[in-house]
Amino acid sequence: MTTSGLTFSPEIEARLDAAARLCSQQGATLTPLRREVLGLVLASDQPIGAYALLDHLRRSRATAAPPTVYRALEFLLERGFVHKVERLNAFIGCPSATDHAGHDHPHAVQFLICTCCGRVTETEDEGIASAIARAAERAGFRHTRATVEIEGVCRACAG
Amino acid sequence: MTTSGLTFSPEIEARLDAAARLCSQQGATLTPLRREVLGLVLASDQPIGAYALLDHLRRSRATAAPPTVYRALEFLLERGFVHKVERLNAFIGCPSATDHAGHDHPHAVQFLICTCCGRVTETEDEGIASAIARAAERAGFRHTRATVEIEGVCRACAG
DNA sequence: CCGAAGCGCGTTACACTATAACATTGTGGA
DNA sequence: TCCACAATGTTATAGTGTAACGCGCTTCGG
Repeated sequence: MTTSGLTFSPEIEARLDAAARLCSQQGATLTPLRREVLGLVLASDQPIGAYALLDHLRRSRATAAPPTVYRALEFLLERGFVHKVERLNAFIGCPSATDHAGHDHPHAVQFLICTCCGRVTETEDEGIASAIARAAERAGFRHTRATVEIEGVCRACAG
Repeated sequence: MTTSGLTFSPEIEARLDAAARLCSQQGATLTPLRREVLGLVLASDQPIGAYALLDHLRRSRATAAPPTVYRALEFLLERGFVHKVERLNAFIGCPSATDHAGHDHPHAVQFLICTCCGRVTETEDEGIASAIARAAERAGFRHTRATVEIEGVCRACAG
């Protein structure tokens, strides 16, 4: 094994390639480090914390430190490739960011956090988004973004 | 000064008294420590962090440590006297908890976070709550509570 | 060719947030 | 009296996040 970095499943590699294309369209670079961090987030079926990412990262980059992963995450967050789940202090990959290219305005997203299995799914519910917009306007509040994190039990766990 | 603890404004003292009454109705006790922590949260015009609370607390209780304030906050959170703003890792007093007594089911609340002045106001918007309930049901998700934190610029800051 | 400027990352150190675990105190009841 | 429990004290540590400085590399104008 002389390859640099990790290799992920074909599905994830395809999404990483798509992310790389989006980056270069924007004049940014999905460097090997950023690609690896994004791959690790995508490969996790649950939200993953920064220090868990760091542990994984160190398998291929022994000297990685907190700023290593936080800087990569900052880059990925800015571009919408990953999201942060505030209640969990953890990160998830954004399914839509690499699917349909370059939706410029950051769609309002919501998270469904299953307290049973720990998985988090993302939705883009227009009803919630517009209800928030109306409530903000009614309060004279010029809103820029909203964090919506819904806790409960997912369909699979509820049986 | 031989009084124990701090003293707050008459408005806040009145709310503290109301909270104490609610506690005793529930068989709980708003101890001097808990009362003081709640008073400090209510006296802050912005969300206040646990360690800022700890600093204030130490003026009257020199030996206070992190668990001191976190345990008081846990008690106050459980009863809805304070809320945590996840994006800020900080706490705010709940205006409605001490106003109208004993609404048993925890109303869905939302926060409007002004990125300009740092103040956070609380709303109880039925439109947002029902939109969340609909979206969750559509996803087969049995939701128990939702965190809604809306960032933007408040009316006062926007001018 | 040279030097400045900017990006990406390494590296060290530290700040901030939160909890575990055990000890102590006081109160009320069997 | 002894026990049980609630509340807090106390010590230590875990978990999350950032500041600050330096270095190598590329690019680009002079």
